[in-house]
Amino acid sequence: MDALNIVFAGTPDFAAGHLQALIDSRHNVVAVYTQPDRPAGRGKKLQPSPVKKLALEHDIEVFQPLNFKQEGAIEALKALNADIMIVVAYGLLLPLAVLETPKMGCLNVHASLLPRWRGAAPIQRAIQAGDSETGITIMQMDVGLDTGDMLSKTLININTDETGGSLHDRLLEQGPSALLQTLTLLQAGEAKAEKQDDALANYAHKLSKEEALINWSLPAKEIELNVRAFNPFPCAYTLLGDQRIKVWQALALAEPTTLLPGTIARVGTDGVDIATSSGLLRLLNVQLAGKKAMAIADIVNGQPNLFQPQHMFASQA
RNA sequence: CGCGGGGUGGAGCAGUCUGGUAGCUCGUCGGGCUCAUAACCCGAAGGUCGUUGGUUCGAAUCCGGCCCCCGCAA
Repeated sequence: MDALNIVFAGTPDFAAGHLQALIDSRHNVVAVYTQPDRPAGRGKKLQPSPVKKLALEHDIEVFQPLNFKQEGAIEALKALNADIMIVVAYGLLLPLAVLETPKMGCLNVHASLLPRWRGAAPIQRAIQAGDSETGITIMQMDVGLDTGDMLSKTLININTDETGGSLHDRLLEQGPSALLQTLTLLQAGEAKAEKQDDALANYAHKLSKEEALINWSLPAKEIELNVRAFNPFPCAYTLLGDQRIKVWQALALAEPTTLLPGTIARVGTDGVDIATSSGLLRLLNVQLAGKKAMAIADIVNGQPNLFQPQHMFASQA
């Protein structure tokens, strides 16, 4: 079967994983689109996206338009004369003119079972909502936001200790092979398109740092889901006095409590239990400003005065 | 030059301001107690104090260079 000339569009690690698979495949990646370099990290120097880094390592031409309304952007894409464009977490909505440019249109790899969790953060929102399964959907893009006809779906279970990071990694094991299979089916003319049922759709809004501040007035189970969904980014955190404490791992306990939400109920080397509106949340692994993440036992051993029963975590700055 | 915290036995910390025999809570190893134990008691091993120059009679501690880790911000 012929090799396709592919234009790839994507930005973060999840996209880079798919780009790598395409580079390793029989197809040709003729160019890559990714978000412009942004100031990031300490020293706020301009940082290339993971996709750009990978593309440069393989001497693939990189385009970084702010958007496709920019003068010459469509013409530049046309000039690449691609068979197909593959989009994975690119971060830009593509206008019709772009979608129609490649001969076979644009394909998108999305990390959820559409139409559930359309949008920016499908992996984390699925965990946060307590879903028991999610997956990878590959669709033929149209002008809507993740509304295209579906060509392939891969299911994956969400484990009870799943984190945003672990689920991201597991989905990344599935996405690339599903993508390559779909390409093969398309070339063979055997791909079947299924319309999305808009009635079942919901949206996975972008993750913000504000929502990562733990609200102790929620039930313990919900807080645990947030902690897991937001690990490793933006990472749930709470406030103890003027200290900011990231919570990497926590477990909801069914044990009831009458303490005010946010109150430290118990301190031990096996965990620090915090009162919520319903049940206790056991902190297992946290990170203090300037420190690395560490098990609660390490903090209790090394800084026995940091956590004391009856002290309270704040839900607001 | 974005702001800031930190690198001390295997882990987490104190000691640095006010230089002068390296300490704490754990872990590990050995022994004891116990029907037994993750519990308790006794004992032991284990550290060129990130690195490199300098000041000093003497530096973990004061001064300079370098390396590394991390929080905020983006």
